[in-house]
Amino acid sequence: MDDYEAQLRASVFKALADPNRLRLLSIVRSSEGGEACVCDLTEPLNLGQPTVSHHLKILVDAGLLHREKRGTWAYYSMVPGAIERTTGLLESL
Amino acid sequence: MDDYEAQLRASVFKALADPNRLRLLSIVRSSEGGEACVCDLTEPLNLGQPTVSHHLKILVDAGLLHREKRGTWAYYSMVPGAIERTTGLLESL
DNA sequence: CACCTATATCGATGATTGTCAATGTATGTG
DNA sequence: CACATACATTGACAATCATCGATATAGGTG
Repeated sequence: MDDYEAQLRASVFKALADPNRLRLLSIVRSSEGGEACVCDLTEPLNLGQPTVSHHLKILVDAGLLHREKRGTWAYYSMVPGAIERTTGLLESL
Repeated sequence: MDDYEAQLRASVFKALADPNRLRLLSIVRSSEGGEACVCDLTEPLNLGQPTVSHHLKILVDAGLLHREKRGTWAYYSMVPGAIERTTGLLESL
């Protein structure tokens, strides 16, 4: 594996390397409709809204979460196949 | 997922969240005999020996690598089932 | 014992990161 | 328009981390 490929894969695991981000993914995935807005996520994590938005951005940038704005709300949902794609990064090490 | 479980899982992904550590796993896994010593690993990564030892320790602490000392050398190999266990951490999010 | 080699540990340093308070932006409502 | 709400962005700070040079440890060899 060359350095470029290693950095690419590491960037995904970096997004997963925080307990609060793992909890965000878990909550989004188990939410009804498979989506949740920021206001639903601040309270269970006991974090401020800017911090939650920051974590969500990292997960979106990593290709794990999808962001869709409807009205005033921003709804986050899992990117289809993201988990499988990530496990593939491990299995093909 | 509670905070404790999230921290436990995040600690594994933290070990994977570095390109050089991913390359270490890749090299160890593809080495003949499934093991490699530190001296085989410093050159392909272009890192100093203390830095490589440091990364290896992190991978051992995460339960991904196994360390076996034979003579002056320390041989590192994948922990059997470690990859599968880690992908399980993702699939059960 | 003295010496060399392989590896681990320590201390320091620059870079990255998680968090918060404050502020900005955009959408909806009266 | 004025105001409230939901969210994003900015700036700052403390904590963590990756890396290196120096040093310690431990095993092998003469």
